[in-house]
Amino acid sequence: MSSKFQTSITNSNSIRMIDQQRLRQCLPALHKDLYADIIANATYEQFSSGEHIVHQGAYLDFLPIVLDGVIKMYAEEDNVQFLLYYINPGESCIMSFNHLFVQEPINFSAIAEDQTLVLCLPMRKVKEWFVNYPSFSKVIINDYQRNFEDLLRTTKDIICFKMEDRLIKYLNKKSNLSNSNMLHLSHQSIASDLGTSREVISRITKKLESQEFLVQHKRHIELLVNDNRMIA
Amino acid sequence: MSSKFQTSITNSNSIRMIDQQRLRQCLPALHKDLYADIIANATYEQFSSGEHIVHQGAYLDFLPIVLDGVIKMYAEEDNVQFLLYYINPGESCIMSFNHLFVQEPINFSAIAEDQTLVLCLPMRKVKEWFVNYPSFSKVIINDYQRNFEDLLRTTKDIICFKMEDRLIKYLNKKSNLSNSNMLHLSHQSIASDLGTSREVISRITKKLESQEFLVQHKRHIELLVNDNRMIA
DNA sequence: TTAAAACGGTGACAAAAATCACCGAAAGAC
DNA sequence: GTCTTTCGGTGATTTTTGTCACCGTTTTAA
Repeated sequence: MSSKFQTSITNSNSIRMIDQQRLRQCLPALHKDLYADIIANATYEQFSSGEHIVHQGAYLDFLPIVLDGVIKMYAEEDNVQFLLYYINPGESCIMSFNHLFVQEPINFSAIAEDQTLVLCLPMRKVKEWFVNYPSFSKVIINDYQRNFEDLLRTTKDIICFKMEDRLIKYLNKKSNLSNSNMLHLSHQSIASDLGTSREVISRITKKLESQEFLVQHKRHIELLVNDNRMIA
Repeated sequence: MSSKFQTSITNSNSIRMIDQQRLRQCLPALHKDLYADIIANATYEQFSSGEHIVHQGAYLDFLPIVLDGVIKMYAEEDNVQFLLYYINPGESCIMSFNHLFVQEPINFSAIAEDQTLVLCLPMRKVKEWFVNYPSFSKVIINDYQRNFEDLLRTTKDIICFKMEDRLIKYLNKKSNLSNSNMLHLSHQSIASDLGTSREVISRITKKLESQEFLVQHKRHIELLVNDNRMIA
């Protein structure tokens, strides 16, 4: 992952102040001294929709925090890849934090779901802040908890529900994420997120269409019912 | 969960010293002042093999750390329950730590796999130590990381491998845990750990027996090959 | 010792999912 | 425009898993 720009460090003061405002919005609970320190040490990365952020097997030396947009975390195994969970603004990618103390290749991948702005905190500093600022370590722990519960939720879904129910849930979640019931998704990408094959998705969407749960248009899916059969 | 005994607090000094030794063995990386503080504030709980420790939906106000034995963590959903991962000596149950800042019912259950001794740290103190002792927060973070990766591993296995492979892996892991290739497991308990039904396990074990991967005796299973087809 | 519960074996069948093999339509590249 | 790629539809088949039904054995509890 290359540093694309570091405007916040080299730019005019006004830009910096805007950044600090945004930072405070995204991470409101930090100690007041910490914001300036973060801005002085962090870099920014902008990713366009669909762009890869990190790949399984890579080594990380920074902690990413989403400022704007959404990051999709997914795992790969045996040529099958599947969605784990999303990272929203104000949340850090905790699986990277994992590697603060132990330098190991990561066992997941990340992709920008939308246009996404990421704050990258250098590990050296993260270590320092984690020890010196309880407000910072609380944020980290919070993110750990959230990620953990998301992953647990995903695991439960996979083991307990059949593909049809998982698809419904998936579509509803996508709809909530984008705040729209018009979803620009290909059957292939859905299949990949759910760890199955395109044919399976095509068949189920057809069935759901006949049940008037959704309508399939040219290159997108329109949800008709947003909470029906939505489990949790 | 009721307090069964608190010997370390009320007992003679010698017992206390033994406990401190054991504590140092299990958690070697803590700040030296912390051991006495922990012993002064913790309670102990002894669980016999198979005994329930906590149940999904309960509220916790302590952080359990395994001193001896093994705790099995599992999830329940729709009458299906399945194994998430194990907690070994020196490790804390991080999903409980989750509830330090947010008081919510837990969404998992725990059971003593063997005779198990658990150190229970009161949440009030955990909060304090977490802020004041970086060595303590490092342990917490480490446990988070380990649990997270275990869960991720479990998730990947469920989505990528069919039951036969998961069973082989499960048996191998059990064998490693108990340091024996004689496994005292009923088909029912295996089925429950893997989130499937007994018949499925019976069928697969029969198949594996014909492949000379294992031999089934009266109430236990003997593994013949310990690393064959063992994935990761 | 007797009754009840747990255990495991197995056939038959149903449901769910994966896989293969096509096909035409639409979108994007050039 | 034309060519190529992606997309989606669909039948046929197999594999995998889940479910039901029933039975005899072993273990446990009363």
